[in-house]
Amino acid sequence: MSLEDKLKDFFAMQFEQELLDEIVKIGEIKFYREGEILMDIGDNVDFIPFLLRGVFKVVREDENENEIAIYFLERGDTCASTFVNFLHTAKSPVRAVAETDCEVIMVSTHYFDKWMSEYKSFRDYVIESYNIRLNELLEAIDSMVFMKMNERLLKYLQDKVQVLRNTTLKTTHQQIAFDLNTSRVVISRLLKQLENEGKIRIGRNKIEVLDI
DNA sequence: ACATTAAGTGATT
DNA sequence: AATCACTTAATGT
Repeated sequence: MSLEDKLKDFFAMQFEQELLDEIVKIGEIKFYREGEILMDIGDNVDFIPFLLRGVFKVVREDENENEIAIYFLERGDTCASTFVNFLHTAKSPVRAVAETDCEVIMVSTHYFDKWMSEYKSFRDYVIESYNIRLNELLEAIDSMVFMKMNERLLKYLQDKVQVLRNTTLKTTHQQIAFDLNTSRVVISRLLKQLENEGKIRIGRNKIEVLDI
């Protein structure tokens, strides 16, 4: 599939033909393997990533390396905080790590201004993107503040199943514990509980989610 | 066979 | 829900 087709297929927003042409001409395709970092906390951001294929996990971390997964990015998404960074020339407040192998098209922030004023579809896309991220952020706050760990865990598993489009997750209890910023022991016990409730099935390095 | 890593468990706070 | 201390199970070399 050509790059242009991918852009058309995966991005909900209908970009104008001229904008598509520019993205195709200027953009640089990059591939990330599972586990690789697209952008780390503190990095200067001078590009806008458009996600063509794969899933990124966006993670926040404090100075003691306590981390918490905030949300996942799917194809058609972009890292909205990139826009903030661009406008204020700041450093990335989050880390984006490839959850699967990914294909991304990078565009220098240099073109951002121009596209914002020239293309309505781009403006809409940016605003829409901001909106979605904001909502996901609120959801993340809600789940952290109001939900108990067992509910958070189930939500985490279901979210992951949804973005990965695969009901069998390949992960470890420890990794989940990192993402939810809790301990492995707690996750192991809660997973066992979910299994007893018939909502999941546990295997080594693998969890099958039955209750979607 | 041995070391390493993942997961399970009881007790305590 | 977190932590500790320990066991058991699976996997790699």
